[in-house]
Parts: sequence; structure tokens; C-alpha cells
Amino acid sequence: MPIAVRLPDDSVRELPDGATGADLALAIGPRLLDASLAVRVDDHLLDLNSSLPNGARVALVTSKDPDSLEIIRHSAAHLLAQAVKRLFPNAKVGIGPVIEDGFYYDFQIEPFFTPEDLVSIEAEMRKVCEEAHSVSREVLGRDEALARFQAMGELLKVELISDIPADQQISGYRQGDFYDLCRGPHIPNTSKLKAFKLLHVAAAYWRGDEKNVQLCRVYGTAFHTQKELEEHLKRLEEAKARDHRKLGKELGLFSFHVEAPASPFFHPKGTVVYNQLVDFMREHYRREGYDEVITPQALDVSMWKTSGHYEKYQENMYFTEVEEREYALKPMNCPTHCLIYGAGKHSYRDLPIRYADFGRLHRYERSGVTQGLTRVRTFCQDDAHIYCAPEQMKAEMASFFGFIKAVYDTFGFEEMRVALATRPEKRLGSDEIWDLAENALAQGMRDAGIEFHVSPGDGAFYGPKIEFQVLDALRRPWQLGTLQVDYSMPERFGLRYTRADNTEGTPVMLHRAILGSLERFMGILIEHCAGAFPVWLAPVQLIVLPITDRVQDYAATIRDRAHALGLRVELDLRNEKVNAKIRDAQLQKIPYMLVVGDREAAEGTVSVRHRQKGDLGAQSLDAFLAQIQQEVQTRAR
RNA sequence: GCCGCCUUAGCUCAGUUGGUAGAGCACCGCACUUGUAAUGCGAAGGUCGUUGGUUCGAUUCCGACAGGCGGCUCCA
Repeated sequence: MPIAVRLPDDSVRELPDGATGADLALAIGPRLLDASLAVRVDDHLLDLNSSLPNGARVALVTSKDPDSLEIIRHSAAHLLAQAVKRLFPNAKVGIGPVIEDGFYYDFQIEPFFTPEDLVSIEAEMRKVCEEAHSVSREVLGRDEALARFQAMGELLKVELISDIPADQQISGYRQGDFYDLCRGPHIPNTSKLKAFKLLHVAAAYWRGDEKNVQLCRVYGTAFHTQKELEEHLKRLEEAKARDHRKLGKELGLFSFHVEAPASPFFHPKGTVVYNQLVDFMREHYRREGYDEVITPQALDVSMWKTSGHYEKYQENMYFTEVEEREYALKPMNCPTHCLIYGAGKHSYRDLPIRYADFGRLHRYERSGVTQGLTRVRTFCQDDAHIYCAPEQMKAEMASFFGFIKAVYDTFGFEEMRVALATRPEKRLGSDEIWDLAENALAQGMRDAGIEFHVSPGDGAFYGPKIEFQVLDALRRPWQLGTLQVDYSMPERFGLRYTRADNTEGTPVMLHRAILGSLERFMGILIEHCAGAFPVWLAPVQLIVLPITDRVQDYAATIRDRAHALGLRVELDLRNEKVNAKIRDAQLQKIPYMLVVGDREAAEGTVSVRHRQKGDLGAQSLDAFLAQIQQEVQTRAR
């Protein structure tokens, strides 16, 4: 009985019973067979050698298919494991999944692999490819699978098998001397892998639990062609060149010191950027109806007990004792805002009340987790708390969505990903309250037409969060903003407002930030723009480069006029050639260089050079100043 | 916190059978007066992260600690 399958172009093809994807490919043409990596049957990806069910919709998966990259990466992970087992027979295999941009495989081995080991493992991988092993799948019974991996001594795999749900099929893959537990699908032959590279080795806890043993994780990546692989490696280099820690040093923005680990010291230039960001947010706050407040740094632990931080957040807090009284440095501003709210009596007419705070926060982060500006122990959020009546929440959320979009647009973060982070294990408040809060956020997003995914268990201890993620210039995702609903803290602080009918109500509290932390945002922004800040943020916006001593006075006049307009301007009077001055200004990523010599001094002009556009020719000083001022005022990108 | 790696001049880095160190750039001085990404010459600059140990002798070998990097876990 022949079978019939439907191809993507809607044509129907008859094949003998039991025909596989490979048979189909061959029937269409030998070149297609050669190009095929797997087969898609009714939305499921299967091995090329799987037999096709009658009546199915079938598509051959070649390198053009977006899912094919995942298949070759997964197969590359198996290839890695095979090479490791050959060179290090004692190594036990863990898991080897595909991740963004590549794959990894975990091995239980002592000592861990060295970078030199990686070189020999990669060489062995190439050998396995050349040996052109066919890759075959077999379905295993549960007991059979357990016995087989037990016999192989692969106890981690045994543990995994035990946890596979009873209704799920268990399968194994063989390629030459290597056998692995795997769902698949895989490429049909190891010779199909052409472009891969092992990148680095690191430790990882077995099954992600820090109570478990640490395995040696080998990271690698694979592509269809060597060219794509090389492009990817180039992107990694590019990312390295943009590293904010490197640029921060080169551009004189900030430094770190052993005296205060994981705590940035902002130098004058970094402070300019930092303060510009604060000013920018303040400007928005005035328009959006926020009031700024200033609150203390060290507060009695009794307040942290009221807020719940003492109970749920203690391990991240700094404590100090003075006159037998215990204080904690604030890790968050919210409780202090509750004290301000509670200092007066509020009518429904006063709500919403929006308190913004650029207060310094301290959070004790475990020593291995800090990183540059993106994870520090002291930082400042563009933090605000909105106290409103329950019926005002929807409007507050809607206006916040508009606010956050406007801010991200300014920086060129045009793509936003949104997640709803739901109740964590460590939390305050009843399940009813959490239901209410989670539903409020979800509904608010639906009303605003915002698409989101759910991130279970990632909420704050006092309430669920909406997390706003942006993609930077290299399309790397970063979490920046957040919006959180909190029914607990107003209750714990006994906050009230008087309703129109003269009854007392408890306000809802919204915690929200847009940039996240200024430190972290600055790090991300540096990498986003590769250190070339937009003019409004640039620590030095223009530099005057006199060619000879004869025009020093003219150059100084230009500097003074720019200065009088509030521009951040420098004058390079060093005894250097103009080429050297330009080079240094370029390296400092100063947006505008004004080259002036005898000609410009005589005509009252400036020769403008832009850091990206190059030499723009001579123009009148007035025209140039008007243009740069315009750029600053509009916060042009 | 855990695993691995790293720490030499302001910066970027050299430095092997263990004998107290070198380059480029920057800084300082002198000359040059310069037209869109590095002018030349000279001088100066280091208890080799800290601290124990081994050794006649440690930047080098071993340990502890600190800081950093790559990850894991956690997270703004």
C-alpha cells in the first residue's frame, strides 16, 4: 500500500509504504537529499530517516529552514560528547542542549578541561566528522534505557531517564562508537557538520541546583557554513570591543577600586552622563505628574520588619549598629515613601500620588555575581512609587506604558519585549492578593494591547512584576524597566485614603522604574552606542583644534562662545599636529571637532569634522552653534 | 557563595632550567608651528596584588587572603 504525503507547494506525492524523509528527498532529486538535514511532518521535526505517515504534510528541512540551525547545533553537541568520550573515557555525560548562538555539553570530570584540552577535543570532533558516521535513532523501553545507561556507567543519564514522564517516548541515538540519550532530531550523518568551534569552558551545577555537583560545561557554536561561523566570531569580537568596562576605562568614565568592591566611582566625564540621564528623567517627571522626594540612607530595622524586607530580603542588606540601635542601608526606596505617604491624611482627590526618588541604594550581592556596571552593590534607580485608588490603576498603567516607550525611543531602543513575572516562592501576602495583583497587571497589558509572555516565579517578594526588555544595537536583550503592583506594603504600613463616601480605603502601590538602575543603564547604553554617546549625553560635545599658535585666541573665542551656550566644550592647545589632535578626539568619541587655522580665523568660520561623518567643510561659527544646540535640545540620536 | 582562570609602570602587554625587571603609548622637558586618525629627541616612572612558606636567594615554586575575568546559582 503506497502512502501519499502533501508537500509545502500543496502537491501530493505517492511513496512506497515505510518511505522515509530521505526517500522522499531522493525521489525529488539527489541534490535535495544531499541538502536535507531533517524532515518536518505536521509541525514536528523528525530525523531524515524517519518513515513518513500516510496523509501527512511533509517538508524537507535544509539549511534554509530557520529550525535547521538548532538541529546542527544539537548534533554538534553530540559530536562534542563523542570526541570527549574518546579522549577522556572517564568523563560522564550530563546534558547538551542548544542555546542562543550555540550549544554546550556538561561533563562530569576531574580535573576540568583546560583550554588546551578544548583544542584537542575540537580536533577529534573534526576527525569524527571525516569518518562520516551515520546517525541512527532507536526507541527504548524505560527499563531497557535504564539498564543500558546503567551498564555504560552514565549515572547522570540514568537520573534523567528516571525523571522522564511515563507517557513520553524514550529514544537513543548512535553515531559510530557513541550512544546518547536524546529526543532528537539529528542530522543523518556526522559529515554534515562543517562549521563549528568550541569557545570556552566553565562550571555549572548539575541540573542548575547549587546543592548539586558542578560539572564541566564546554560551550561551542555551529553554523551551516564557515563564512557564517566567522561572521559570528566577528560579532563576538565586536561585542568585546564595545564592552563597557573597557570603554569606561578608555573614555575616562568610571573606575573600580578594591576599597569598595563592585561599587563604581564615576569620574567627571561619567558623572556628566549620569547626571544627564537624571535630568532627562526629571524633565519627564514634571510632565507626567511625579513629585521628587529625598529619603534617608540608613533606617532602623523596625521599618524593614514592617516592610517585610527584614524577613525576605535580609541576606542582600547591609546592617550597622550605632548607640545600640540597629540600622540597615536601604536596598529599595519603597518603605521610605510609605512613611512619607503616611505622614499626612489623604483624600481620594489627592490620588494618585507619585513619589520619585533618585536615592542611593545598597544591596549586598554575593561575591561571584557582580559585573561591571551591570551588577553592582551600590546604585541608583529611576525609582518611583505611585499610590492610587484601585479604580485608577488601569489609567496609571496605560500612561506608564506610554512613558516607558517615549524614553526607550529616545535612546533608539525601539524593540521591547515584555514579561509578566508571577509569584515567587519567597513572598508576602495571601494567594488571593497575588491573584488580584497578577490579574491586574495582565489585564492592564491586554487593555493597552501589549503582547507579553509569562515568567513564572520571577516576581518580587511583595508583588508580581511586568519586566520590560530592550534589544541593543547588537540585538542583545537587556531587562531595564519594571512595573509592579503591590497590595501588601500599603497594608503593612497602614496607609489610608478617604473615599468620596467618607469611608477609608487602602491605596494600591505601583513600583516602577524605566531605566532600571542608572549604573546598569549606563553600562548598557555604552555598549549600545559603542561609547559614541548622542550629543546631548556626550561628556565632551565639541572640541576646538587650533592648527597653529597664531590662532589660539580665535580658538579660545570659539570655546568661550560654546561655553556660554551651555555646551560642553574643550580646547586642545597641545603642541601637536592637527592629525594627532584629531586622532585623540576620535578615540575619545567626541561628536564634533572644530579645526581652525589662519583661514578660519580670517573668515570667522570653523571647519567641522564629525566623528562618524568625517570632514564636513567650513561653515560660519553661528550656523554651527545653532545646529549643535538644536541637536542637544531635541536629544537627537 | 561555588568551579576554573587571571593580577608585572598611568594604560596595553613582554619576561622558563629561581639570581630583585623590559617595550609601546600616555605623563614631564626640549626642538618643530603644523590643514582632517600618531613630528622627532630626551628624561622620569615598578617593595612584579597582599601575606605566609620552601630556598643561600622568589616576579618565577607551594599555601592563604583580596580584587578581577568566564560561567553556574542569584539579580536592577
